[in-house]
Parts: sequence; C-alpha cells; structure tokens
Amino acid sequence: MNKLHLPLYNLKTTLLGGQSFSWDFEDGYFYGFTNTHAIKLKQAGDTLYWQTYPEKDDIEFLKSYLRLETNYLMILKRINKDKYIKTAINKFSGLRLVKQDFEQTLLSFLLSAVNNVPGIRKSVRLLSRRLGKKINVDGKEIYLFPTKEAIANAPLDMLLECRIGFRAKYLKLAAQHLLQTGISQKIQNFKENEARKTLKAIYGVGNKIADCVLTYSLGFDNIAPLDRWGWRIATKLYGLNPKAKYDEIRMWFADYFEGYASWAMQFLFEYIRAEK
DNA sequence: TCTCAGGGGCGAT
DNA sequence: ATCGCCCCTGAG
Repeated sequence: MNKLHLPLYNLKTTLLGGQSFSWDFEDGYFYGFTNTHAIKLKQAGDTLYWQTYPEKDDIEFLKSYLRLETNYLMILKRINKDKYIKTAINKFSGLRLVKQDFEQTLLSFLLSAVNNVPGIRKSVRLLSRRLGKKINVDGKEIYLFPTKEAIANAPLDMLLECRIGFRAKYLKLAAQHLLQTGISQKIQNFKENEARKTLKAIYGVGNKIADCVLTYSLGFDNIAPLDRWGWRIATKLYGLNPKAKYDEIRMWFADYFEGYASWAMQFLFEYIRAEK
C-alpha cells in the first residue's frame, strides 16, 4: 500500500460519523466506495496506508476526497469559541469534513428522509450491489455507487427492493433530473445561494438535504445543516428559539462560527450524540 | 404480535 | 403556517 504522513486526522469519526454512508471498517481497514473508485485505508499513528481501485495510486482523488489541503489548525482556532466546541474538539480530535462526489451525495441523502443511519447505509449498499460496478479490492468484492444513468433507468420495482419505500420516486426523478440538466458540472462553480437554490428545485430536496449536499460534497465551509440533531444543538446548547425559521438558525451559526460553521457543526453533532 | 420513532419533504388545508 | 402522510426497520 502507499504511504502518507497524515497527522490530526480521525478517520473513524470522519468516515463513519454520518457525512458519508459508504464506508465500512473491517479487520483494521476502512473500505469506501464512490461512483468511480473503491478506497482502502489503514491508519497507524500519523501514517496513512492507502490504495485506490480499480485505478491504482490515484493520489489526486484521495487528496480531494479527504480534503488534505485544508488548513485544519486554522479552522480549529477559528471555531473554538465556547465550552461545547472546546470539549468536542478535544474529545473528537482529528474529526474532519470530506468532499464526496456530488451525485452520490445527493442521491444518498435523498434516502435520509424519516430514516436512520443504519437504514440509509443498508439501502445504499443494496442499490450499489444491484446497480453498481463490481470492483475487486485485494480479493474482496466492493460495489461502486451506481451512476445516475443506472438509477434513472432502473425499474421502480428494483429500487423498492432496496428498502427505500416512498423515497424511490425521489431517487429516480433526481437521477433523471441530473441526466437531463447536466447540473453536476455547473454547480461546482456556483456560489452557495445559487447552488442551494438549484438543489432545492429538485423534487424531494428541501433545506436539510440541500445543505448536507453543499457541505459534504461541494466543500462549502460555512453551512449548518439542520437535521433533528442540528435543531437540538441550536435550541438546547445555544438557546435559540425553537420557533425560529430554518434559515434564521442556519445563518446564526454561519455568523457565529465566522466562515466555518460546517466544521463546527460536525464537532457539535458528535458532541450532542455522545451526550444522549 | 404490536407500537413507535427514526438525520424530511410534499401537498392539501 | 400547520399537519397528515409517504414505506420500511429495529428496538422495546
């Protein structure tokens, strides 16, 4: 495997913590699948052992995915503003944001409506097994996340077999939308608000899912995606009004964390989930 | 066997 | 602006 010096990177909370549904930890290795690559990682101290499949040694891909160019210490300094964050930064030291493929992120988070993480993870794997390309990773079978073409053309019955219920129509329509509009390329250059508007125009995508996609695939650093945990953080920890509108709370966090709300929220999610 | 909530969003009021 | 409903799972 390839080697990389990688200090201050907590792979476990980063990859398995809920920003991605496409990683597993088995026998000391992290196995991930995207719609183009499978990735195998192992962490030993500050050393990362890594390989990509089927295209080997794709360091550019890995660098982009793990956001290795980020000035992590600067961000920590900026967001470390109160006792909650301080505790979380200490407890979950090395937690990062990753930058996943836009289409995979959108299509995965479409499955998150009234669902839980184990359920989403399961469905993502069922979809990949049925519609994704099989990759050999050192003798282990990994299925890539399906392309938008595969999902757009899949019979509804097959999607329903993946335990996604009423979300099946969202998924298929979104995949067709991606094919027809070609927004996946364009959105990479959009500013935050334009990108959010583009996402919310997709059937099945509201505030929360749009913000998750902006945060976990488009690299926006100043967004607070407000799921149930996010609301809990806002109201229980920061005393914000539970009756406030989604955008008000999102913007409060964006202002408070001075450009790095996305990173701060990731720490706070872990913090509040550990509390319960 | 049954109930219920679980990382939302839509559409009818 | 509020509210029932969408389908499926696992926990209790």
